[in-house]
Amino acid sequence: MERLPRDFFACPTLEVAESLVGHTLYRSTAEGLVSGRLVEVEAYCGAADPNSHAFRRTPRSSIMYGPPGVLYVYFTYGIHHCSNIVTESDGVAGAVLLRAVEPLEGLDLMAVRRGVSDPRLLTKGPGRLCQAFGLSRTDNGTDLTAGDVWVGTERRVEGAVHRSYRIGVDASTDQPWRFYEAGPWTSGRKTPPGPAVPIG
DNA sequence: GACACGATGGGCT
DNA sequence: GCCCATCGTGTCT
Repeated sequence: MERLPRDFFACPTLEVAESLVGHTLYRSTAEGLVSGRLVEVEAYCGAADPNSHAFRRTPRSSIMYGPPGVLYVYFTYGIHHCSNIVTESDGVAGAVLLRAVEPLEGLDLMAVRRGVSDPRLLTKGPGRLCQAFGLSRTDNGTDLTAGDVWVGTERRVEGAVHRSYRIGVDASTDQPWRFYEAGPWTSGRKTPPGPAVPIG
């Protein structure tokens, strides 16, 4: 399971988001290894994207301006964590939110962390994904090229369920785009309107 | 220091 | 579809 190199993430956020779908996310801890195929991601295009945390630079969002290929994990709604991968070159803000994976390895460990046994409920949604992978703010800043979280080079995107969407383009900023892959393992929440376009 | 609210998920109707 | 839990973060005073 070779890792994606930093160069992969040092690209425009929209490109990274689209090409990330189908790759496998890994997390190895003393508890064991878990992995899952990325089936739903969302692009947040930094300073130009009003939906992005980096639309305004704050202490929390400054990590999005830093080196690509590191984890940006934040806490929301007083309950949940969301994980992102920083994109663009160092100094340019951008990140891809990991919204859902198809669980592949370590389902037992995920089930323990999640407190549910139904595999369909293990990793659908950014909060569930973080819980299943044991990700919290302590993992903020983890380097995907050296840490215990990484993305594999192998990719699997075949199948009729692979789709992408373009929504909410603001003419004044020409942002944002958001990429999803539909299918049985996606979160089913906040599905954007608009045409489905094959990607991959 | 105070306050409003969110890139959510779960439970209930 | 509605409501709620729960608290860090950003913004305003």
